[in-house]
Amino acid sequence: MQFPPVEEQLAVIRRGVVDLVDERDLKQRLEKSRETGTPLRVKFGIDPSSPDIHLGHTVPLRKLRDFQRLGHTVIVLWGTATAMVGDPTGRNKTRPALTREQVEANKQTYRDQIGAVLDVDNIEERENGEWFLGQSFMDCVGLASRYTVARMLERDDFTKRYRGGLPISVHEFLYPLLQGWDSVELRSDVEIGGTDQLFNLLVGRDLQGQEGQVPQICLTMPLIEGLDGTQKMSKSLGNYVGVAESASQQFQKLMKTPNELLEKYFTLLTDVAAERIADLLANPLEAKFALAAAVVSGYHGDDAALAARAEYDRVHKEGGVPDDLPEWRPGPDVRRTEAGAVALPTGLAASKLCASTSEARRLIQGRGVRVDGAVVDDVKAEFGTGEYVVQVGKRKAARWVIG
RNA sequence: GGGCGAAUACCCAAGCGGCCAACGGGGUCAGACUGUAAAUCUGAUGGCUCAGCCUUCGCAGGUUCGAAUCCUGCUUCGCCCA
Repeated sequence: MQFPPVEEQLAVIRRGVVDLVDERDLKQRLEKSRETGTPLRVKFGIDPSSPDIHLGHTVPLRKLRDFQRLGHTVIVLWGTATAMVGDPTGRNKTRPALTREQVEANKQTYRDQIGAVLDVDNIEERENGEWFLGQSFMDCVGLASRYTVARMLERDDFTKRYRGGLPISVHEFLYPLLQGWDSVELRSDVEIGGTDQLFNLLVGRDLQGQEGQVPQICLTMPLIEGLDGTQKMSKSLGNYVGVAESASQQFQKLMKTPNELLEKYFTLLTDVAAERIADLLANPLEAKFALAAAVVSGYHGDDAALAARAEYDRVHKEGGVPDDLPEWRPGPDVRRTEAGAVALPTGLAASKLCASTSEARRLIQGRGVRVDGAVVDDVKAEFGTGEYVVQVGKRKAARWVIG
């Protein structure tokens, strides 16, 4: 195995990183790895609890890919055991206990999706169920005895919750220990996580030390804000760009990126060089197009990115209609007028362009509905046999074929 | 184990016998404006065969001409004492 020079590797690794504990240590290890031709073992844990991944998840994944490209070994650790505990980090929502089958199914979905970033044929996959599921309660007590409450409370969100009088369940203390023990089992050299994971990563470091291993290097990546510009990107907040979404969808969404977030997105979501980013930022609009193009081509290829851009221009600048106009034909259950025509609100609801006929009426009255390019603001409008291009706002449209 | 308080639409949060499909804010959606976005302004925001009708205010009953508002039981959550 031939590794690039250490300084070169460090330059790649540093990009976008928040915490690196610590860099000197990492440097030494890279040197040793290069001398001995031994790749570093880089660990990343995934809780197979929610199935779809978005750009926020790709931030640490991209860092793993950096390591992979440098020739190191990426270990994806499926938290099959920890998924049942639930990571207490952040909001303390209770997670539903997952069944074995759900976990398996989610794992498969995840594997497909992270394949868009990582070379999944070249990773080491492990599950922490391998060592945890067979353990007894007494083993658990033993593990718990390795850490003190005071040290646990060092964790930021524990501190805050404790001071704020918010509940902290005892089992939440176990989560960092389990995650840390994974590092011992895997003999990891480096562990990557989001900034909210720093504490957990450091526990791994301690436990490895206690076990006589060389403690892992902890590297954290930023959590990125979503398209609303303030809150963490997440599916439940609806401010995300999904990895599995179509090129057009991704492109459209990325064009909604708030200006302030452009630099961050470029750094963390694309390979665009730092100097180039600085140039691009001089013109926010061009930068946004470049960002969308770079991200989309990463997941769908250059051609798809170009097509997505062309479509965006047509839809948003020229008021045209999208390429992939879904076609809708009224089924037998769709109410007709005496003349056999379809009333506009009825059709809008039936074709799913609006959530309900009431919503359809409101939009019609608010001048948000166009048929064949012309605004229709009459809720009584009806359409007989023929084809119509019906648009709701800028984003939703369908071709109605009424027979 | 004992005491107290709360449960309202996507979220927060008013309302405390009729004027309530329910104030206000957030979010969301649409429109205007901007070659993007942001900001700003306007409107909308339970459903329907829509100038009217139907179903909502934790759940189940009850009182009343009439309840989100009063009573009873239940469930859940929070706080306090032990």
